[in-house]
Amino acid sequence: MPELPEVEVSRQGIAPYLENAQITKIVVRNAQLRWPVPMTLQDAVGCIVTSVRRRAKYLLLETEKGTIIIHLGMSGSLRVLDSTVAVEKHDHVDIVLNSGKCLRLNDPRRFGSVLWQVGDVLEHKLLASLGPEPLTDEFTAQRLFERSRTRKVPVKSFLMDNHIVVGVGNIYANEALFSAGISPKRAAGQVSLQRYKVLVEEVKQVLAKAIEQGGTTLKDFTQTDGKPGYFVQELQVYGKAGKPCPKCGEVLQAMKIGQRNTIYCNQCQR
DNA sequence: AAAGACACCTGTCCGC
DNA sequence: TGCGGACAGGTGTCTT
Repeated sequence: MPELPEVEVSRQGIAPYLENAQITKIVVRNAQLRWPVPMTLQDAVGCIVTSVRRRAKYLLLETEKGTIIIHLGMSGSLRVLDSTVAVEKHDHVDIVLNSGKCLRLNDPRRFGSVLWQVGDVLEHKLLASLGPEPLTDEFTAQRLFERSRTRKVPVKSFLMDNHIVVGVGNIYANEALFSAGISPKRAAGQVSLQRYKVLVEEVKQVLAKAIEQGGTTLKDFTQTDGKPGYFVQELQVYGKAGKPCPKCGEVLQAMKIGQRNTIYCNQCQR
């Protein structure tokens, strides 16, 4: 489900309830997520959440003792509820707060994770070698250009590589490449600096706009208040294979790149 | 080192 | 209606 905008929307939704609240209990109903939920997660009980940050698609609930790392995988979602609200199917983890509220993770496919890290959270194995955040000045065309010179992978796969830049998943990779007029099939090393400049701007724009709109709801993503994300209305190509290109009217094509569905206009994207 | 396949798991949708 | 198969927003790991 969630790409960076959906994770950021989740962060913004939960932060006001979590920051400065004390964790009074953690209930793990199913520890078998992408990685087993560690027993040490219970060390967070009694701690006060000092901040709720995001790195890539990881949510970081920081306390004075350590950090709870949450990833939503493909199908995870977070709600803030009164802790008395009845549990539903796939509600795997509750982080109960002294306010009577509770942060509840629901994840049907269980590709998500909940981990506990003591010390500098950015040194966690999963976070240590990530590329720059796309919405910062560290994400530049120059960087893409330099790191791509020897690369033969399709530029779409390159853009989705977390070592290059984080947070660009399948929906927004398709959208940004369409907006930039770059063929997703083109070898990353065959894209000019000038065109990477356009691509970087389009990535920033599509992600920023999606965050503003509350993310993209395809099936089941909801904001933490239960509302859908409205960016789905803005999608140009994702999920629109066979339909006319919004720019030129040609039929949009579909193919697999790196096992992922890829939609593009053969006319507008070169 | 780089590219591609595969794995994890459940729900949904489509064709027969 | 039921069943089999394909597919889905992610990403670490294994194989070439």
